[in-house]
Amino acid sequence: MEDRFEGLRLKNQICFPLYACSREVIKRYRPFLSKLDLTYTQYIAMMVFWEEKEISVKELGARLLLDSGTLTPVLKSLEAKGYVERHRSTEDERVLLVNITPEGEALREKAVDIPVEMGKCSSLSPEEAAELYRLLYKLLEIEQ
Amino acid sequence: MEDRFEGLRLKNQICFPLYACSREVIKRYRPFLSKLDLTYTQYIAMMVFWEEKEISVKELGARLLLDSGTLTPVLKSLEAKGYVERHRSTEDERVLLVNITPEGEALREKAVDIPVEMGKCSSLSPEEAAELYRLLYKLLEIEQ
DNA sequence: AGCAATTTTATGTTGTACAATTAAGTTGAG
DNA sequence: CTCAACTTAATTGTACAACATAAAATTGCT
Repeated sequence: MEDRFEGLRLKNQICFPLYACSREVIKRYRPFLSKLDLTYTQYIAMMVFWEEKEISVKELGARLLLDSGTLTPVLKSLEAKGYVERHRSTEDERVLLVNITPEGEALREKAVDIPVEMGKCSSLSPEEAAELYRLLYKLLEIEQ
Repeated sequence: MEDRFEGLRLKNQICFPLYACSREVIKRYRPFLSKLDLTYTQYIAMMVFWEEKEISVKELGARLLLDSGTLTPVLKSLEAKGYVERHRSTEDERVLLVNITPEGEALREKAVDIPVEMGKCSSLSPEEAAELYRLLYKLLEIEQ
């Protein structure tokens, strides 16, 4: 192995465990989420609706760091399941407002145990999880 | 906000920044990788070939934590670009061996600057990056 | 008022991931 | 020893997510 290729080794990349962890954690959610007939992306969108009640696609995208090309099919799917409603703003027809329905609110009761269950299967101590959280948000910071 | 819903808030999830960071970092690679006509997944596969020269799909999957259903199209694409060759093992016809070509080796020269460039746009100190690396691998540990 | 620039969402296409399937090899009962 | 059952490895088909681009509405400049 020549020195100048050292940087190209998989074990020297931070991106790789990041990518792998992200997929692994989402995979761990799947059995719980499939009971609710939600994908992971739909789940994090619902988390926002449980807090916000009504929000535009643009704002939702800012919260989730997802663009409208990703969110449009997610929101259509959630609407088809009856958890949200989509309607144009009367003040600005470009803006699509999405609000949670009573069915969407009810789903919150079914989801409340998921974070508890997920917490059980982490190999990190609470301190390590907190540090990981801090580092991830710091890494996100400059990437607006 | 009722207390029992606290766990469902987006800001209390570790999965969310993990997912967001993974996508953001891959997005940062894109301009560099598109010059080489590689996707991120193809890139990390090439990293393994630069180290291993020949490897089975199964072994590659173990290295990348990806299953064969994901790898098959990636490897076909790399073969179409001329960077690898795919052939069945004569000892066990179930096994597909993949080896790097001279073109694949040559690509390494073009890729050598990518880790350097990516390192420049991290908001983490070297110590923080090392700690993040450690925590991510620890999180991966129990998820065999 | 009219048009260019900007903002916001949707569409089309590609790539990745999972579930189910196919094909090959191995094991073990008779 | 043979064949059925099981295991292993990769591929196919399908669904979801992400990017690049397009379309629609608004804003602001002249």
